Amino acid sequence: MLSQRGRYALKALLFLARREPEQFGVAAIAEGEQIPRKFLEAIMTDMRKAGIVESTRGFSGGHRLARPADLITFGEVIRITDGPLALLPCASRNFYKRCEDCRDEAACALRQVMAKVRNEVSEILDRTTLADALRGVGPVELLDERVPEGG
Amino acid sequence: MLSQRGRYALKALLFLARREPEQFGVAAIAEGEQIPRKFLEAIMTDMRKAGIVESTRGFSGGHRLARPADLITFGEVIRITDGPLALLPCASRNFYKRCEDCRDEAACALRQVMAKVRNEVSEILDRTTLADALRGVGPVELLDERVPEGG
DNA sequence: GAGGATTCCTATCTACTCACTAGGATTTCG
DNA sequence: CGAAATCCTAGTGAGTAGATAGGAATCCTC
Repeated sequence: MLSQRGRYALKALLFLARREPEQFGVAAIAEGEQIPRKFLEAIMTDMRKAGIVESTRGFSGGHRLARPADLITFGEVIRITDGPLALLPCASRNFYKRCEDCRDEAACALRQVMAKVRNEVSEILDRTTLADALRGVGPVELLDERVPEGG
Repeated sequence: MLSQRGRYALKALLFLARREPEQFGVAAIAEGEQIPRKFLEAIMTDMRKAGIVESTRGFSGGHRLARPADLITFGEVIRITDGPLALLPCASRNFYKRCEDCRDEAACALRQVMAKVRNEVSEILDRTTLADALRGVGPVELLDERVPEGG
């Protein structure tokens, strides 16, 4: 699961993307997206350090996207807030780390499955931009009721 | 990322699947898969309660799969150890929960993307069984070196 | 029925992370 | 100068992860 931090980050960035290229203070975003103000402040600092947003201080300061919304992917943001997309370190590219207790990584059945998952997840999250999300993702089987199996 | 618990659980189950339908004590599995003994004991208790393994006590007791390895999926195991596969509660089927701060769930851009991810992940993990994993997953772009982008 | 090997149950511990808050320094504009 | 904003440093409380300990219950062999 994504952390609250990650979810808030994406919501805030979508807020900015929707109003591109305008600039907004943390208070405005926090109110618009129902995010605790001080927490969002910390999150926006991370986004700035990672080059996702640009900030100006002082009176009428605020944050805006550092790049057009179609050049910011979900994958990039999530890696900043939550780390690897992969389910195991040994199946990650950006955060690769071998498992201490693994005897033969190349033959590891677990790793092969997890690598497959990582590839699919990355295929979506690294290709979907903020702009895409605002346009709508296209036909997705959306889940409006609780159903047994699958989630 | 998967918890250590989840990773150990899958490793232990693959150990049993490889030697189906034999039965093994925690000590043997722990040694074979480099898992802390007492921790594995707790994990196997979860697996038993969930109906994944059957256990017999006493001298020459141990654990074995409660079903053939081709009827146990990765998804089922991971949900026991780590909860939802989905990245957001509102995009999960088995663990659905709405986001408190969400104003219009149906229109939520975030949820649509996350639902798509969940569908893909579930497509793999709920279809891949322990037996599949032992056979090898087929052609997967495996990641033997650290590469920028994608993980 | 004694003894050893095993699972099972309950309890506890330490370290860490998450989610959030507080308070104030700094910058900018009017 | 003063209001409004970001920025910085800290800290807090709750929860969880990853184990470990100790012993009760169970079962087989002899």
